[in-house]
Amino acid sequence: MVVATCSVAYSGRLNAHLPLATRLLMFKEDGSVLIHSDGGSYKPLNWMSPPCVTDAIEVDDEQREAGVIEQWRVTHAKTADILVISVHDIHHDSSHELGIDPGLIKDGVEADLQKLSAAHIEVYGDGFSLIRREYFTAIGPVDILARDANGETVAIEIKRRGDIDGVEQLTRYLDLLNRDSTLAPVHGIFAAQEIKPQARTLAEDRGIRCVVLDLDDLRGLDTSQDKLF
Amino acid sequence: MVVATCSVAYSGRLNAHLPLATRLLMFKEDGSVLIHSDGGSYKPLNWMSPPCVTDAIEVDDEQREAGVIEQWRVTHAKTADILVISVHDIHHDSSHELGIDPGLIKDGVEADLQKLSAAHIEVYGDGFSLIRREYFTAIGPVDILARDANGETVAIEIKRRGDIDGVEQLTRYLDLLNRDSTLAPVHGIFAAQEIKPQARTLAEDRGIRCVVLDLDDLRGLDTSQDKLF
DNA sequence: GTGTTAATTTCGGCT
DNA sequence: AGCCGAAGTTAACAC
Repeated sequence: MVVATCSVAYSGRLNAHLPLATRLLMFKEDGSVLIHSDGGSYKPLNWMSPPCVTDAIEVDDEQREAGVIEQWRVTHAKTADILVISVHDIHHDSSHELGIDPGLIKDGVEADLQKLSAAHIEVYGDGFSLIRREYFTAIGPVDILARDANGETVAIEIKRRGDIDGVEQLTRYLDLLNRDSTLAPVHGIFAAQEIKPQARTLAEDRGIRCVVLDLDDLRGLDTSQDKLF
Repeated sequence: MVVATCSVAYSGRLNAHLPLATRLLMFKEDGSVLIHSDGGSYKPLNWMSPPCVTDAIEVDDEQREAGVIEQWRVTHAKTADILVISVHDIHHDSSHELGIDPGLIKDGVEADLQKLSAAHIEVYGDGFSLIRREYFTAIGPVDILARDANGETVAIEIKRRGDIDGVEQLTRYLDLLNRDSTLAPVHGIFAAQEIKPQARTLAEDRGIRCVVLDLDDLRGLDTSQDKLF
């Protein structure tokens, strides 16, 4: 963990350069390096992903006159990526043993939306029944396949954020499924926590119904059901 | 900048939890917080984006018995996102003034691919000539519009990574352009540094030719041309 | 400000 | 190991 005034050059999938300024350099146990400024977001200004190694390289006279006191080269072990840090001043330098991390536990992503709404298939309409989740086709799995009140098939595509991409994906599934005479006619439902206006317009143009899912509501249904049993 | 043994809970767009372990906490000038482990990539295990504020909250008896000596709550200023850090032990605590950062200068992204390949339009085929870059349509700009050896129009979509999305995008452009009788028939070329097999299949199914671009080759053409003049 | 697209995307799951 | 899709994506840029 080093705080230093430095400039940085990167060459790899692209070339990039950071002018002289004071920054925080993080050297992780796995060899990776992160160069952070005091703002922006969680993304570093520049970095090197593991596996990689850092070594000190000779500072030539010209650079020494320019104020460079040390120069570190970080090279990626597999690709040709190179990161060179030219250090002008070191303000802080400390090292800490962190140990392995147990990792992050998540809850509430697309998979949860799919499970919850499959368990409460009636949110898509009265009389709906589940055929199956992850119905596999030649071009990928349909999130949910259901039967509506009239006994007709409905393909449901679930997204956290409903974008045009999702509508295109569902359209491809519908094209394919409607060629299967045992399923046709297959209707489409585009479900998401949030649906972009443009995606909604495209979907409705294609006769696809849009449903906005509310995670809390779905969980609420779970709770009320729990109380019944 | 704090190194501490802590556990973290996040509630916002999803819920997430980090079990007790030693980690590096970065508190940036803009209020944002990053929680890093000693591995992984540049992405923190957990974080809070600006604008947000950190304040200390009361540690109740139960938590104190569990070993919590301090508890920090980071709340987002606009959304309802909350991050709670329960600190069990502080190993390091220091603060550094970094000042503003001049920012990163990049070179070699999609825009460069577009410029370079427009300058060497012959990479798309013998007898090709450039009509224009960024040809604007009602649904967005076509990366390159060119004329082939037969004098027919060609729309070229350029990506760094050629994915299905890009093929869909080019398809929409072609649909539109082919309705223009002064341009039709318009052919399509999907160009990228790397083309995914699925994208290639879809493109070729739709009569779109795929071209793999090599940035070094394109630069090489530049160099050899420089030598000629 | 809103929407669209790129990203040195990263990350996880599955084949 | 490679391919595909999601992400608390984030970030830049156009309208």
